[in-house]
Amino acid sequence: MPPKDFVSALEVAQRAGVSRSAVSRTFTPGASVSAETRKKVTDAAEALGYHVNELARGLMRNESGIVCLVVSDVATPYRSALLRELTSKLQNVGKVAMLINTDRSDGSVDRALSQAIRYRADASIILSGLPDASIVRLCLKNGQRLVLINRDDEEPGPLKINLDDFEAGERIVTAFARAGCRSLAFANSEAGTPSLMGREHGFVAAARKLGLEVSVERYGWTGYEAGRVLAQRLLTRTQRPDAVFCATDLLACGFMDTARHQFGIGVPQQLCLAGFDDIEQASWSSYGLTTFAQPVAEIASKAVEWLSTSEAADNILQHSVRLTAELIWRTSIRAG
Amino acid sequence: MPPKDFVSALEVAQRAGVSRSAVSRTFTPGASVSAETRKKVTDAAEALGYHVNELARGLMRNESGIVCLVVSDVATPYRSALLRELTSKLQNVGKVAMLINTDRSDGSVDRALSQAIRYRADASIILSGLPDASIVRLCLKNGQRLVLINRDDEEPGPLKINLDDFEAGERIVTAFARAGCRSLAFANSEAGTPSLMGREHGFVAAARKLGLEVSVERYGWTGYEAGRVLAQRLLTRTQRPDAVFCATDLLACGFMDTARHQFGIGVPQQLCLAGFDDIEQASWSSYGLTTFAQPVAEIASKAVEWLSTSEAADNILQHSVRLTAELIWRTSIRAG
DNA sequence: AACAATATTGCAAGCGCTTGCAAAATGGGA
DNA sequence: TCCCATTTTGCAAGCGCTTGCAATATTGTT
Repeated sequence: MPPKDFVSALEVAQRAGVSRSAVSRTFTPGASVSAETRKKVTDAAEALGYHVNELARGLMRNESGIVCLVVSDVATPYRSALLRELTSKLQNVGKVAMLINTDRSDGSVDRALSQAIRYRADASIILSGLPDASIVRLCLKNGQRLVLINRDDEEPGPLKINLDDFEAGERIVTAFARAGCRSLAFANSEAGTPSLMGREHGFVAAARKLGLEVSVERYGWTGYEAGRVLAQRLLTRTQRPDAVFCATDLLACGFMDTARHQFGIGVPQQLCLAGFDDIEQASWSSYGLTTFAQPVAEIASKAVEWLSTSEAADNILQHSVRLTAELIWRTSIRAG
Repeated sequence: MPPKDFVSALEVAQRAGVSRSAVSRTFTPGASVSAETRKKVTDAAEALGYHVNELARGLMRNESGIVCLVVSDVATPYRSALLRELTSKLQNVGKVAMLINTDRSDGSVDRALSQAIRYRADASIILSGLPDASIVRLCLKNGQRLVLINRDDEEPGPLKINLDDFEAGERIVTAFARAGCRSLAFANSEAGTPSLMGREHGFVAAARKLGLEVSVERYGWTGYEAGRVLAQRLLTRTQRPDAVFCATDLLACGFMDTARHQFGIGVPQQLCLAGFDDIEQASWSSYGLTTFAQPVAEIASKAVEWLSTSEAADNILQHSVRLTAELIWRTSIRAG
């Protein structure tokens, strides 16, 4: 491999005519160094092109500054938006993000976490999948913080950030009912994650309570293509629904496109549609999708805030936060 | 901070009744250890929950296994797709991605690279922005590989991966001409990056050569909103273009939506449109955008391939690769 | 059975850094 | 001017790992 030859603190010390400790202290916020020494050191460092070796520092301090982001489907609008917020906020508090892609086979979340341990990450944030309980314990035992976003695990220890999925499902039923819809459907993927199922359950429960007809259709992965297939299935039924709630915006886009372009169904005139996530495309004028906004910025804030809180305050802090998804009105549901 | 207490190789060694070196070698591929010792070690490691400390290993080996990805606008479809490919391919060769978000102020690319140096990254891949020449030299001097994607820098040393932007601009003119378009326009952002400008120049040059009318309009950042504004400007001209090439797909989507929904212009009947990137949305049936596909998978392959090649072969290898963007025909250009 | 060739092992040094401790320098009263 | 309280400084130990070297164990050959 490359012939790395980085300049070390020793070399800086020699050039500056001070001890290596002085160099170290100069680059340690809050350490005691006279202005004069500091100047000598920074000058020498500048001249030599010195950069603290965070590997060595992490080794000593037992704190690498690394936070692992465990994620699949990175290229998806919602995921990448969350990623943007997280990386940016992490950088603001002086941490750096290590991105682990779990698109591949099963058990990849566990592999990711073991990677996090090997790099002595200060924390891991899990956006996709669910780690095995044993590895969670291992992380926690090693003092590694864990946050689960929309994961809904029961294991105590990690910070769990969730949305009010069930309530969102309920709320949208009200909106559909107000628009005069009588026959509802929920278009879901087969992923079966708690957040998806929460939306479904809330939706179905509320519809039943109002005495509206309601059915559920599930297919594939949570993307545009699945939305097309689901539309295919739901819109060819003898009794076609007049309102469908799609588990995600991506699904909703596929659904809407198929309804309009393939079946010639007017949205929202003949069919009301709603989604979840509020991805950028939902606001594009081809869609104007009424949807629930995931508060990505707030999610990210909560996560990094928790990571940077001291161990002492840890017990006081609640380990579970529930945020509410705001309903964004656009034009895919008729006015009441 | 957390009371980390990871188990060390020493503890494993003691439990296994071998030397610490044996433990180290067990976890070093290709090292000499008998099957018997290896078993004792792995058992002990398993029982204790031992994980190699990559920080310490990186310190010794002078090779951290970290590759920095320097990127802005992570949440954009094209960028996140590239990210997906890169992270996944890096993991395949045993590297791990450190993601640095440069959305913020100026000079952030330089800050990112200095971060990369501090973590002794084996390499950095730059997807956005352009680093200062001095810091590039610093990276190279320290044996850190550098790859620039669509950056077009002149500095020797880094691997430069580029597309045939100019030729793409030319090719699309031919397509427009064949569709009977006579008055062309290029819708660009004000970013002015070489790849964007390449497309523009190729387009303008080819149009002139064919004696077609051609104009250029530039506005804002390379996103959906800019596309709307550009449409606003171009479509209210007294002599409205009948074909426009948008610098990116995101722009094109905004442009198309505005043309259709706000101006009631038929695409492709009254207006032919093309984009660049082939983001997922381009294939959605609301758009059916004819566009040039960035070979993201191939770009990622070339990048990580180069990173894992030996220093010796380095000189032989070319430091610049040019890939071609494939024209994907959909329905936003009339049939010839 | 004896020996050379090969494989495995442990020792110890060292990667670049931080930090407790004690010595040296500095400053402020009296 | 001298003494004590306060910074500032350097020393040296140690973080968890790898690896060259020499010693020991294993194997194959005749």
